[in-house]
Amino acid sequence: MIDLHADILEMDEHSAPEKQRLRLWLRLLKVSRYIESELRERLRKQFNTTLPRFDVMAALYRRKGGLKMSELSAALRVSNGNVTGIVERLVTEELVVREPIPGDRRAMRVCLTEIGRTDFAHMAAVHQEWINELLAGVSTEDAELVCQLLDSGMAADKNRPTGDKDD
Amino acid sequence: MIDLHADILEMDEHSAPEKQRLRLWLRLLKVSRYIESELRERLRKQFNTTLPRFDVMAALYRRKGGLKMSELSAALRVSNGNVTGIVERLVTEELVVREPIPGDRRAMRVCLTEIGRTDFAHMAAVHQEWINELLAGVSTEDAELVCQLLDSGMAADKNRPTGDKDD
DNA sequence: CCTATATATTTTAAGCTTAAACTTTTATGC
DNA sequence: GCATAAAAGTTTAAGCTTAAAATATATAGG
Repeated sequence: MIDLHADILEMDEHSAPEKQRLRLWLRLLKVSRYIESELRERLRKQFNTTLPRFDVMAALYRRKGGLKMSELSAALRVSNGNVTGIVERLVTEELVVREPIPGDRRAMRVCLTEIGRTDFAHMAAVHQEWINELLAGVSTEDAELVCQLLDSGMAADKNRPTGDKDD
Repeated sequence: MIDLHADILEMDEHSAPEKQRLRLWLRLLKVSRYIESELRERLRKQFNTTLPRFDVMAALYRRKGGLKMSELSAALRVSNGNVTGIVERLVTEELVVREPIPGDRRAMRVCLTEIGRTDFAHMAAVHQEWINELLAGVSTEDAELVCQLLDSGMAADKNRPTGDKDD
């Protein structure tokens, strides 16, 4: 008869593991939503672009050979149809090109244009400064520590056997 | 769209503070996106609902008196127009009611219906189990520690003086 | 009272996102 | 060769999200 109704009540420092993990989740959600919304707003105002476009360009940036549509959606872990739309808009902005692949008439290869590469390199540098600013309250040591704790904590989940070292 | 820029910038264990914070950000993003997508999928399959609807119901659940539309959008930190649409759908599902406020003909008060309260209580319990499962790799102590580190690190940013624990 | 401003909410336009259905092309089994 | 399955992409329908514009009401100042 101790703490039945515990979940309706306030969670304190000594609550059960489920409560503590729920707290952690709410905290993670809050921080990431805050940073994400800052990034979206800054990308929009300063570069007239969006986070999804930025993400697609980032994925293409380090594979100079380009990526197939399906490789792109796998790399970003979003649906195929999603990438179709984003790439379409990037094509009209001439930041990206989509060309057929010789051996396979189903597939398309997507690459950054020269303008796309230049634009992205610039944005990526500024982006890193933004993150540094937004997380300035976290010391380098703490950042390292949190990375490790989350890393080990999530390692068991849905491991994607992509083998990509850049995950 | 997780970890894209990871190796644009060759980060190693001993990199500069900006790199370490970028690493932290990419890690936070990855974890929260993973959990969020799990939650979305489970909410859809098991309760035929969505995360935004769940969030709205959660906000209403602990204020039995209900909330004005603007209070709701402030609590969830989303735009006004956003809440309009979600509440509309919840109304058609009869999980929520929207009634005029006596003194002010501009404002509306939103409340959970009886069905809404019952449904949400059930979902919330399952939701907590899901979080506990998804974060099972993180010990209670580590969860506590990460909460603290992120809390102090973000305290300076856009502080909302709401004092709400469930922000 | 009248005008200006602020507040509460909805509407609109554009884009993101997914699951599911669909089209086309390639690979496989007999 | 032919049927069938698998793979690559696109399309579609539904919903989420935001910023900006629009609507309606409330509040203040003169």
